[in-house]
Amino acid sequence: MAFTPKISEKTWNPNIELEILEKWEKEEIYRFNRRARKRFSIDTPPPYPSGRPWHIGAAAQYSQIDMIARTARMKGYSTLFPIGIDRNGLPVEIFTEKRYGVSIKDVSREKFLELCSTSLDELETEMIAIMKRLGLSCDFKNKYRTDSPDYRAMTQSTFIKLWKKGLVYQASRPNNYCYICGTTLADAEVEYELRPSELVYIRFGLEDGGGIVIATTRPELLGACRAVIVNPSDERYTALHGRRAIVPIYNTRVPIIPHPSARPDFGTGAVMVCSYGDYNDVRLFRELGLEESILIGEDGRMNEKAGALKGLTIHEARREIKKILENAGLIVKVDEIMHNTPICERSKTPIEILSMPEYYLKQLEFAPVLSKLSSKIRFHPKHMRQLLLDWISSITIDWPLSRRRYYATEIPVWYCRRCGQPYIPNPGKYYRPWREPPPIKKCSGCGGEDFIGDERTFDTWMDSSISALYIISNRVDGRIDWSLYPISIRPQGKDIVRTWLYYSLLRCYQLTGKMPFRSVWIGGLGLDEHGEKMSKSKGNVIDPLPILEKYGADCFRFWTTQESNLGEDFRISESRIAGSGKFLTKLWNIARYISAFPYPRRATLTPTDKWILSELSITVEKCIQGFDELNFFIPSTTVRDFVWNIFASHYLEMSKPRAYAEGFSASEQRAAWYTLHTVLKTVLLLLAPITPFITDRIWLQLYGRKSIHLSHFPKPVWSRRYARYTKDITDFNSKIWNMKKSSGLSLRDEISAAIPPSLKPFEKDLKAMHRLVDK
RNA sequence: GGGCCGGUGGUCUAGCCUGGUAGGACACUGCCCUGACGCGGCAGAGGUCGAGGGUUCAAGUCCCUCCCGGCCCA
Repeated sequence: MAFTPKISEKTWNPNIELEILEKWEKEEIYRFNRRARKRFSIDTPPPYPSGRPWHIGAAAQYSQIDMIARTARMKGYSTLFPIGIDRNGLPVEIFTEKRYGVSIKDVSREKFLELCSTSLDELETEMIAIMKRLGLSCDFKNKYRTDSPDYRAMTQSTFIKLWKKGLVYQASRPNNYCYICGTTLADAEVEYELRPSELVYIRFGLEDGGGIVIATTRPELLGACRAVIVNPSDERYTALHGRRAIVPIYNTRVPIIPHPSARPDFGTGAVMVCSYGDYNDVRLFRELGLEESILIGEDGRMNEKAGALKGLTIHEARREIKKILENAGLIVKVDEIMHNTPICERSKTPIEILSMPEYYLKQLEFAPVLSKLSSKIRFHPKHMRQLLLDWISSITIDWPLSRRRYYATEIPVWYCRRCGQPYIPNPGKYYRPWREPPPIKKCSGCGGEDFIGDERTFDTWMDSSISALYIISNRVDGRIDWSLYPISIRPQGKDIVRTWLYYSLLRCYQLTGKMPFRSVWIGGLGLDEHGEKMSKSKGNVIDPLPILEKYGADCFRFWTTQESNLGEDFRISESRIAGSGKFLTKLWNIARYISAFPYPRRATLTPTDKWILSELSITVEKCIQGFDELNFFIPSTTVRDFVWNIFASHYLEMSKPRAYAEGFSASEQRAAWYTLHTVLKTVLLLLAPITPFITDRIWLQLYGRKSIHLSHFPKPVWSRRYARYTKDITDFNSKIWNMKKSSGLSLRDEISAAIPPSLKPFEKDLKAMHRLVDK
């Protein structure tokens, strides 16, 4: 009897993936059934198309998020797996200005928004193409955009609701300001970087004679100095407590106050307090009740209060004031130091602290309840919860919501021109106050009939923080399907725990009184092959598209699961991606071999069959545990090890003579066939969420008319009794292989060797496999 | 200064919770047409498990101190 494999190709060809993709799309196998009894929902991160190419680490992360969806389906859940694109925000404005060589200052707001939208469309198209090529099983047909009128209407509606609840207020208070971006920033948008700075020692006079030397990195703010502080325990200055110092150049008189935040070991131990050099200044102004004086304008230049420095940039002003002081002989010395500088996460410009009227959302009072409720959310992996808790406990100010930007959701507020009374419209529509008429005719306060719309926009996290509500709402009427709330899982990167995750919890809690997620899954960051963050400026970015074309999505997906444990950062290198693809070839060829044999419905198993099935049970159980934890590293490495190092190397070889019925009965042969197919079929099911293409291809050729992705996970139903033989079997096989090798025999040659008594049950297979002859 | 994560052969990583011969992958060396796979098979070389101390019959694993790297916060 000749056996020809049903699978003829010798290697897995990744181009077949394109065919398979079409088939999946046509058959709509991933459709979500709202009425299913078991439902699972995923708040997929809407990626931001900030430029080309899409980050390969993001592609890896979305592959894993897809595995979450596929895992849920294989556990029998109908799965809501939406996909959206986050399109609001500053980066596209910068991209557009560069790309079209325009500035928002010289084109109309309408025109500028249109150009931004066009840029986004292009970037989005490429991103979606990559997602599809990865085999993501999300609902592309219902793709959403955070800049669509219905999404923005929802953002505005939620704002209006919170306004009515009294959670929004307007206040003018010191805030992070980036004069390059021209906008106020939330704490979450500020980064810290160690930068070189000059610590300038300046001599101040004292009202009643004598002097004191203070050290500062911000000499240009001298004119805003309202106090000098010294540490109460610093004996050098005890005599000066309560006396007044004279600020040089500006000649203002300021008190010398003992305060614990002055560090005796920094500079001279005497610090000038000015509005505002850093957050400690803000705190001190509030605490000491000092009157602020802001010297820096919104354009990043010194204003008239800065006197001689007026009109200069901060940089120029710093140089200029040093010169002036120098000439006056007031500089004692200048130290070069490294200073941890707060910078804008987008423009990398040092943050200035200015006072401007902004809208705030109350968040400080929610910190305790958010911390408490966060402990009920299941985190994958567990330790990531701490990241969130740390952030919640470190928040010091309410959330400034308003931004002076353009491509974002408008703040839906109009003001009476006469008395300034604010008016908000009814929720439900998308409003653009900068170009639309107000929602009222007459001011109820002063009777004025002239109104002006707010020109500002929201922080973009206002939009993305309600994705959990948007994905379960009806696009037409905005009605939310509360039976799907909370969402089963929020998957995301660990870099946006303090933003997307935190803001989502805050906002959804404020709106619903409940946490929006049952669980949170945090993936690690994709770094370059040396372990450094990928960035365009470093030039170490890898374009995912050529990789996918060359190796295929399954190879890429399998690699992501092999590379690191859940939550760990992973390094990306093409050679390692290529290397992990070898497993697919191995799997393909195992399937090719097995495909030559029929799959009998039942069989009388031999000990060898029972042994591999014992190992299979163990493998299944380990994998299912890994899938339960949504840690794909576990099933991936477990299956790989089992398939390659046990099933292929040992069982396949042990059962070969039997599968070909050389010296074996028909029943024994059938048992081998049955076992080979059972193992392969089970392995395919375990790999299906990870490598959906190759598994579906083999499945359809051998086992089913319907896609493997409509099947469920296998159960470890086989007795594990025989697993205790594994070590003896593999050791024995290695021993014989070694003996043949060292005596120059081919593996096909006969050899005389005794089978250890412990392996008696496997004697017949082992003898045939190694061609053992009795001594 | 604080938090989290990590430090295991040249490279990447498992094992650490629940102590008991350090496992795998890539790269390297040698051999092999072996009934699916040379993108293969078999064999092999290569490790003071960051450092020091402690607990223990026994520590990569538990405890303490320190050092280094990454990320986040102040």
